[in-house]
Amino acid sequence: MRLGNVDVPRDTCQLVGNILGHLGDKWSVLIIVLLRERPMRYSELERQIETVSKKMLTTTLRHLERDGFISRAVTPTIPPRVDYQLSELGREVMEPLDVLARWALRNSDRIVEARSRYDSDHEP
Amino acid sequence: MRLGNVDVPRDTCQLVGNILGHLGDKWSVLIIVLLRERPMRYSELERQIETVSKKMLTTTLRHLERDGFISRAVTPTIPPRVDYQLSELGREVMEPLDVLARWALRNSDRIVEARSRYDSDHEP
DNA sequence: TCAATTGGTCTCCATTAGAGACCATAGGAT
DNA sequence: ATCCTATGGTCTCTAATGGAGACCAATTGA
Repeated sequence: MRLGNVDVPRDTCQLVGNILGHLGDKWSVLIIVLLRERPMRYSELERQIETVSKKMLTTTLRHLERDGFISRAVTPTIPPRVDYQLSELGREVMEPLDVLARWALRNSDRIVEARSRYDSDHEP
Repeated sequence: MRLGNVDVPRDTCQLVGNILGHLGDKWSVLIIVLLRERPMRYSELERQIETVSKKMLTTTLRHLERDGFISRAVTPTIPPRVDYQLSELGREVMEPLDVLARWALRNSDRIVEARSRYDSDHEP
Protein backbone atom coordinates (compact mmCIF):
# COMPACT_ATOMS: atom_id res chain seq x y z
CA MET A 1 0.00 0.00 0.00
CA ARG A 2 1.17 3.50 -0.71
CA LEU A 3 0.22 6.72 1.01
CA GLY A 4 1.51 9.77 -0.76
CA ASN A 5 5.03 8.62 -1.55
CA VAL A 6 5.50 6.33 1.43
CA ASP A 7 5.40 2.58 1.16
CA VAL A 8 3.36 1.03 3.93
CA PRO A 9 4.27 -2.48 5.10
CA ARG A 10 1.66 -5.16 4.76
CA ASP A 11 0.59 -5.66 8.36
CA THR A 12 0.31 -1.93 9.02
CA CYS A 13 -1.74 -1.73 5.86
CA GLN A 14 -4.07 -4.38 7.20
CA LEU A 15 -4.56 -2.41 10.38
CA VAL A 16 -5.41 0.72 8.43
CA GLY A 17 -7.83 -1.28 6.33
CA ASN A 18 -9.33 -2.69 9.48
CA ILE A 19 -9.81 0.75 11.03
CA LEU A 20 -11.21 2.13 7.81
CA GLY A 21 -13.47 -0.88 7.72
CA HIS A 22 -14.89 -0.16 11.14
CA LEU A 23 -15.36 3.52 10.45
CA GLY A 24 -16.99 2.58 7.19
CA ASP A 25 -19.64 0.29 8.49
CA LYS A 26 -23.21 1.29 8.27
CA TRP A 27 -23.74 3.27 11.47
CA SER A 28 -20.36 4.32 12.88
CA VAL A 29 -19.89 7.60 11.05
CA LEU A 30 -23.45 8.64 11.71
CA ILE A 31 -23.04 7.99 15.43
CA ILE A 32 -19.78 9.91 15.55
CA VAL A 33 -21.37 12.84 13.75
CA LEU A 34 -24.30 12.87 16.17
CA LEU A 35 -22.07 12.68 19.23
CA ARG A 36 -20.04 15.59 17.97
CA GLU A 37 -22.99 17.85 18.75
CA ARG A 38 -23.25 16.72 22.36
CA PRO A 39 -23.16 13.61 24.55
CA MET A 40 -26.26 11.49 24.20
CA ARG A 41 -28.01 8.69 26.00
CA TYR A 42 -28.65 5.36 24.35
CA SER A 43 -32.32 6.06 23.78
CA GLU A 44 -31.56 9.46 22.34
CA LEU A 45 -29.28 7.97 19.70
CA GLU A 46 -31.96 5.40 19.01
CA ARG A 47 -34.53 8.11 18.39
CA GLN A 48 -32.19 10.26 16.30
CA ILE A 49 -31.24 7.48 13.94
CA GLU A 50 -34.72 5.94 13.78
CA THR A 51 -33.85 3.20 11.32
CA VAL A 52 -31.25 1.43 13.45
CA SER A 53 -32.16 -1.71 15.34
CA LYS A 54 -31.28 -2.01 19.01
CA LYS A 55 -28.94 -4.84 18.24
CA MET A 56 -26.93 -2.94 15.67
CA LEU A 57 -26.89 0.22 17.74
CA THR A 58 -25.47 -1.72 20.67
CA THR A 59 -22.82 -3.57 18.67
CA THR A 60 -21.74 -0.43 16.82
CA LEU A 61 -21.42 1.47 20.08
CA ARG A 62 -19.37 -1.38 21.54
CA HIS A 63 -17.01 -1.35 18.56
CA LEU A 64 -16.56 2.39 18.76
CA GLU A 65 -15.92 2.10 22.48
CA ARG A 66 -13.43 -0.70 22.03
CA ASP A 67 -11.49 1.27 19.42
CA GLY A 68 -11.44 4.23 21.79
CA PHE A 69 -13.57 6.67 19.78
CA ILE A 70 -16.30 7.04 22.39
CA SER A 71 -16.70 6.58 26.10
CA ARG A 72 -19.62 5.02 27.94
CA ALA A 73 -20.76 6.18 31.37
CA VAL A 74 -23.30 4.15 33.32
CA THR A 75 -25.45 5.66 36.06
CA PRO A 76 -27.06 2.72 37.84
CA THR A 77 -30.39 4.34 38.63
CA ILE A 78 -33.69 2.77 37.78
CA PRO A 79 -34.43 3.03 34.97
CA PRO A 80 -30.74 2.89 34.07
CA ARG A 81 -28.94 5.74 32.40
CA VAL A 82 -26.03 5.37 30.01
CA ASP A 83 -24.32 8.34 28.41
CA TYR A 84 -22.11 8.18 25.37
CA GLN A 85 -19.69 10.85 24.29
CA LEU A 86 -16.78 11.30 21.94
CA SER A 87 -13.35 10.72 23.43
CA GLU A 88 -10.35 12.81 22.50
CA LEU A 89 -9.54 10.29 19.76
CA GLY A 90 -13.12 10.53 18.53
CA ARG A 91 -12.92 14.27 18.33
CA GLU A 92 -9.66 14.05 16.44
CA VAL A 93 -10.95 11.64 13.83
CA MET A 94 -13.66 14.16 12.97
CA GLU A 95 -11.20 16.17 10.95
CA PRO A 96 -10.31 13.60 8.29
CA LEU A 97 -13.93 12.47 8.33
CA ASP A 98 -14.98 16.02 7.62
CA VAL A 99 -12.57 16.24 4.73
CA LEU A 100 -14.17 13.20 3.19
CA ALA A 101 -17.73 14.32 3.92
CA ARG A 102 -17.07 17.75 2.46
CA TRP A 103 -15.62 16.17 -0.65
CA ALA A 104 -18.72 14.00 -0.98
CA LEU A 105 -20.88 17.07 -0.56
CA ARG A 106 -19.01 19.09 -3.18
CA ASN A 107 -19.08 16.24 -5.66
CA SER A 108 -22.47 14.71 -5.05
CA ASP A 109 -23.81 16.12 -8.33
CA ARG A 110 -21.18 14.35 -10.35
CA ILE A 111 -21.95 11.08 -8.63
CA VAL A 112 -25.67 11.44 -9.17
CA GLU A 113 -25.01 12.16 -12.84
CA ALA A 114 -22.70 9.17 -13.15
CA ARG A 115 -25.38 6.97 -11.66
CA SER A 116 -28.15 8.04 -14.00
CA ARG A 117 -25.82 7.74 -16.96
CA TYR A 118 -24.91 4.23 -15.90
CA ASP A 119 -28.51 3.29 -15.28
CA SER A 120 -29.78 4.51 -18.63
CA ASP A 121 -26.90 2.75 -20.39
CA HIS A 122 -27.50 -0.58 -18.71
CA GLU A 123 -31.20 -1.17 -18.38
CA PRO A 124 -32.43 -1.89 -21.97
CA MET B 1 -25.83 17.16 9.91
CA ARG B 2 -23.09 19.71 10.32
CA LEU B 3 -19.86 20.07 8.43
CA GLY B 4 -17.56 22.64 9.95
CA ASN B 5 -20.04 25.40 10.64
CA VAL B 6 -22.46 24.67 7.81
CA ASP B 7 -25.80 23.03 8.36
CA VAL B 8 -26.48 20.34 5.80
CA PRO B 9 -30.10 19.61 4.84
CA ARG B 10 -31.43 16.16 5.50
CA ASP B 11 -31.60 14.71 1.98
CA THR B 12 -28.14 15.96 1.05
CA CYS B 13 -26.93 14.41 4.26
CA GLN B 14 -28.44 11.10 3.24
CA LEU B 15 -26.60 11.26 -0.06
CA VAL B 16 -23.32 11.90 1.71
CA GLY B 17 -24.03 9.02 4.02
CA ASN B 18 -24.83 6.87 1.04
CA ILE B 19 -21.58 7.75 -0.73
CA LEU B 20 -19.59 7.24 2.44
CA GLY B 21 -21.39 3.96 2.84
CA HIS B 22 -20.29 2.75 -0.57
CA LEU B 23 -16.73 3.89 -0.13
CA GLY B 24 -16.77 2.23 3.24
CA ASP B 25 -17.77 -1.22 2.20
CA LYS B 26 -15.33 -4.02 2.48
CA TRP B 27 -13.48 -3.88 -0.84
CA SER B 28 -14.01 -0.46 -2.43
CA VAL B 29 -11.15 1.44 -0.85
CA LEU B 30 -8.74 -1.39 -1.48
CA ILE B 31 -9.67 -1.52 -5.16
CA ILE B 32 -9.32 2.24 -5.51
CA VAL B 33 -5.92 2.13 -3.86
CA LEU B 34 -4.77 -0.67 -6.18
CA LEU B 35 -6.02 1.09 -9.29
CA ARG B 36 -4.19 4.23 -8.30
CA GLU B 37 -0.94 2.48 -9.15
CA ARG B 38 -2.03 1.55 -12.66
CA PRO B 39 -4.99 0.18 -14.61
CA MET B 40 -5.60 -3.50 -14.01
CA ARG B 41 -7.48 -6.35 -15.53
CA TYR B 42 -10.14 -8.25 -13.64
CA SER B 43 -7.93 -11.25 -13.01
CA GLU B 44 -5.09 -9.04 -11.84
CA LEU B 45 -7.28 -7.44 -9.18
CA GLU B 46 -8.43 -10.89 -8.21
CA ARG B 47 -4.85 -12.05 -7.69
CA GLN B 48 -3.81 -8.90 -5.84
CA ILE B 49 -6.63 -9.06 -3.34
CA GLU B 50 -6.53 -12.84 -2.91
CA THR B 51 -9.26 -13.05 -0.30
CA VAL B 52 -12.05 -11.57 -2.39
CA SER B 53 -14.60 -13.83 -4.03
CA LYS B 54 -15.42 -13.38 -7.70
CA LYS B 55 -18.94 -12.40 -6.83
CA MET B 56 -17.92 -9.62 -4.46
CA LEU B 57 -15.20 -8.39 -6.76
CA THR B 58 -17.69 -8.09 -9.58
CA THR B 59 -20.39 -6.36 -7.55
CA THR B 60 -17.91 -3.94 -5.97
CA LEU B 61 -16.49 -3.05 -9.37
CA ARG B 62 -20.01 -2.48 -10.68
CA HIS B 63 -20.84 -0.14 -7.81
CA LEU B 64 -17.64 1.82 -8.29
CA GLU B 65 -18.36 2.05 -12.00
CA ARG B 66 -21.94 3.17 -11.43
CA ASP B 67 -20.83 5.90 -9.06
CA GLY B 68 -18.28 7.05 -11.63
CA PHE B 69 -15.09 6.26 -9.71
CA ILE B 70 -13.71 3.79 -12.23
CA SER B 71 -14.16 3.01 -15.91
CA ARG B 72 -14.44 -0.40 -17.50
CA ALA B 73 -13.08 -1.16 -20.98
CA VAL B 74 -13.95 -4.42 -22.68
CA THR B 75 -11.80 -5.88 -25.45
CA PRO B 76 -13.85 -8.70 -26.95
CA THR B 77 -11.00 -11.06 -27.74
CA ILE B 78 -10.92 -14.68 -26.69
CA PRO B 79 -10.30 -15.10 -23.88
CA PRO B 80 -11.95 -11.77 -23.08
CA ARG B 81 -10.04 -8.84 -21.67
CA VAL B 82 -11.51 -6.19 -19.38
CA ASP B 83 -9.47 -3.29 -18.06
CA TYR B 84 -10.39 -1.18 -15.09
CA GLN B 85 -8.93 2.19 -14.28
CA LEU B 86 -9.64 5.15 -12.07
CA SER B 87 -11.68 7.91 -13.64
CA GLU B 88 -10.99 11.56 -12.96
CA LEU B 89 -13.50 11.42 -10.10
CA GLY B 90 -11.74 8.36 -8.75
CA ARG B 91 -8.41 10.09 -8.82
CA GLU B 92 -9.88 13.10 -7.04
CA VAL B 93 -11.40 11.07 -4.22
CA MET B 94 -7.95 9.70 -3.42
CA GLU B 95 -7.06 12.90 -1.65
CA PRO B 96 -9.65 12.82 1.15
CA LEU B 97 -9.17 9.06 1.33
CA ASP B 98 -5.46 9.60 1.85
CA VAL B 99 -6.14 12.07 4.62
CA LEU B 100 -8.18 9.47 6.43
CA ALA B 101 -5.71 6.65 5.79
CA ARG B 102 -2.81 8.78 7.00
CA TRP B 103 -4.71 9.66 10.12
CA ALA B 104 -5.38 5.96 10.73
CA LEU B 105 -1.71 5.25 10.22
CA ARG B 106 -0.56 7.98 12.60
CA ASN B 107 -3.01 6.91 15.27
CA SER B 108 -3.00 3.16 14.93
CA ASP B 109 -1.03 2.76 18.17
CA ARG B 110 -3.65 4.58 20.17
CA ILE B 111 -6.36 2.38 18.72
CA VAL B 112 -4.44 -0.80 19.41
CA GLU B 113 -3.93 0.36 22.98
CA ALA B 114 -7.59 1.24 23.38
CA ARG B 115 -8.51 -2.23 22.20
CA SER B 116 -6.29 -4.10 24.57
CA ARG B 117 -7.45 -1.90 27.44
CA TYR B 118 -11.06 -2.63 26.56
CA ASP B 119 -10.40 -6.32 26.18
CA SER B 120 -8.64 -6.72 29.50
CA ASP B 121 -11.39 -4.70 31.22
CA HIS B 122 -14.20 -6.77 29.79
CA GLU B 123 -13.16 -10.39 29.71
CA PRO B 124 -13.17 -11.49 33.39
C1' DT C 1 -5.81 -34.06 -28.10
C1' DC C 2 -5.59 -31.79 -24.00
C1' DA C 3 -4.75 -28.10 -20.82
C1' DA C 4 -4.73 -23.29 -19.79
C1' DT C 5 -6.68 -18.71 -19.96
C1' DT C 6 -10.47 -15.06 -19.06
C1' DG C 7 -14.40 -12.59 -17.09
C1' DG C 8 -17.87 -13.45 -15.39
C1' DT C 9 -22.64 -16.01 -13.70
C1' DC C 10 -25.01 -19.34 -10.85
C1' DT C 11 -25.91 -22.29 -7.02
C1' DC C 12 -25.49 -23.63 -2.46
C1' DC C 13 -24.24 -22.83 2.20
C1' DA C 14 -22.58 -19.67 6.16
C1' DT C 15 -22.61 -15.45 8.28
C1' DT C 16 -24.66 -11.17 9.41
C1' DA C 17 -28.39 -7.74 9.90
C1' DG C 18 -33.03 -6.46 11.34
C1' DA C 19 -37.72 -6.72 13.91
C1' DG C 20 -39.43 -6.99 17.82
C1' DA C 21 -40.64 -9.64 22.27
C1' DC C 22 -38.99 -9.62 26.83
C1' DC C 23 -36.92 -8.15 31.47
C1' DA C 24 -36.51 -5.71 36.17
C1' DT C 25 -37.81 -1.79 38.61
C1' DA C 26 -39.39 2.73 39.97
C1' DG C 27 -42.19 6.75 39.72
C1' DG C 28 -46.33 8.98 38.26
C1' DA C 29 -51.06 8.94 36.81
C1' DT C 30 -55.73 7.11 37.49
C1' DA D 1 -54.09 -0.58 44.40
C1' DT D 2 -53.28 -0.85 39.58
C1' DC D 3 -51.45 0.52 35.28
C1' DC D 4 -48.55 2.71 32.25
C1' DT D 5 -44.22 4.47 30.85
C1' DA D 6 -39.38 4.76 30.61
C1' DT D 7 -34.43 2.59 30.24
C1' DG D 8 -30.70 -0.15 28.25
C1' DG D 9 -30.05 -3.75 26.82
C1' DT D 10 -30.38 -9.29 25.52
C1' DC D 11 -32.50 -13.03 22.93
C1' DT D 12 -34.84 -15.36 19.30
C1' DC D 13 -36.46 -15.79 14.74
C1' DT D 14 -36.34 -14.54 10.10
C1' DA D 15 -34.51 -11.96 6.02
C1' DA D 16 -30.68 -10.42 3.47
C1' DT D 17 -26.05 -10.59 2.35
C1' DG D 18 -21.43 -12.69 1.62
C1' DG D 19 -18.20 -16.38 0.26
C1' DA D 20 -16.54 -20.92 -2.22
C1' DG D 21 -16.29 -22.76 -6.05
C1' DA D 22 -18.43 -25.29 -10.25
C1' DC D 23 -19.32 -24.01 -14.80
C1' DC D 24 -19.08 -21.76 -19.56
C1' DA D 25 -17.39 -20.58 -24.50
C1' DA D 26 -13.65 -20.28 -27.52
C1' DT D 27 -8.95 -19.88 -28.87
C1' DT D 28 -4.08 -20.54 -28.56
C1' DG D 29 -0.02 -23.34 -27.31
C1' DA D 30 2.04 -27.87 -26.05
